Amino acid sequence: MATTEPRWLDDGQQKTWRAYMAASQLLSDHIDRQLQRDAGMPHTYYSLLVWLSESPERRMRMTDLAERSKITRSRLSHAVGRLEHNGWVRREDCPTDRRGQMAVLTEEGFAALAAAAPGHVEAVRCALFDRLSAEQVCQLGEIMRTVAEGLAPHGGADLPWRR
Amino acid sequence: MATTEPRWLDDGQQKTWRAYMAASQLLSDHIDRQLQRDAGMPHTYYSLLVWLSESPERRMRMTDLAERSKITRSRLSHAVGRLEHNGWVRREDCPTDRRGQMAVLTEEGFAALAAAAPGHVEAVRCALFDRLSAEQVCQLGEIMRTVAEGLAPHGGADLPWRR
DNA sequence: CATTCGTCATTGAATGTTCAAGCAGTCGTA
DNA sequence: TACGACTGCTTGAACATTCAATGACGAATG
Repeated sequence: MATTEPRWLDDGQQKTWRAYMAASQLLSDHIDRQLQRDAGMPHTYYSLLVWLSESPERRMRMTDLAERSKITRSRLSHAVGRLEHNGWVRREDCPTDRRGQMAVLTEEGFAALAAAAPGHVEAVRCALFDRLSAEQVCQLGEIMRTVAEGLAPHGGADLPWRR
Repeated sequence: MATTEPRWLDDGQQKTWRAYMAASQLLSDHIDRQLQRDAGMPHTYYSLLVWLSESPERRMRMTDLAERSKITRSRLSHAVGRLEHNGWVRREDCPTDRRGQMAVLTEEGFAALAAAAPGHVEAVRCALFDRLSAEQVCQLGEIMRTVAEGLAPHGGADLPWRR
């Protein structure tokens, strides 16, 4: 029996996919470089601080933080290890589950975030929002929400716009 | 003199940015995992093989390949080192510039690519194109082209849709 | 309560990426 | 030709990420 011919991408899809690959690579490099230079951390780490800063008491369970950030628990462990080393996050035992750990944003961490935020926002705006029409921003949001929901493990229940 | 207040993102931009971050993270993880599992290489490396396979004589100057792929020359050197180790790419001296190196796709490399392609396309399709309308695919393409052109170093002269 | 299974989080090794430094060759210019 | 500046590519070390294995605890079951 012959294996079925794969459904290749048509021309428009191909062009869109290549544009997406180029743009997402360029964008993440651009953002990472800006943050590394001005704040001494990669974008992933910056995002962790943002989530913590928006959470009640500036703390979150490791697993929750990993889910929100779309990263593995392992990666989060390493990352928090580094942030703890920097004095920006501290670990505390979870009061209700002795297996659990809370990641807590320190004052220094909050300060580092506050210092980094303006430059970061400016970079995002320059690279993305200043170049798109209001309509395109809507379209992009809709598209990305759809994609994220399709790939999210828990039916997307943990996605940011569902909070 | 007061530093000027940063122009924060408005609510719609904020939501779009978070959706973008979630989706791009999930998507690249998804694609990377699929390729790592089924083809033994990350997506970046797969893309290198694709570019080579589409190039005349299946070869490209290192710098050109780096520019097309939107990665640094350093990263490319390491990557090609690994691909060469796998027997998928070989290096040759450039005939016209003695500083230069050509990365050449081997038969084994072409075979590895051919074997990996169907599964990869299927993954991209499932994650992205099967979930978007034809109109959204156009919109996404337009948006991503705009972003890439804004961030490309050479005025975007090396972007895929400009070939 | 004892067993078993699942969850929370971490670890170390292997792999990939970045950054700054370095070597060799080319180009422009006097 | 000689010089200095620039380009092409590589290297090693520091850093980040993945993967599989592990220990500790919780929850369900008998």
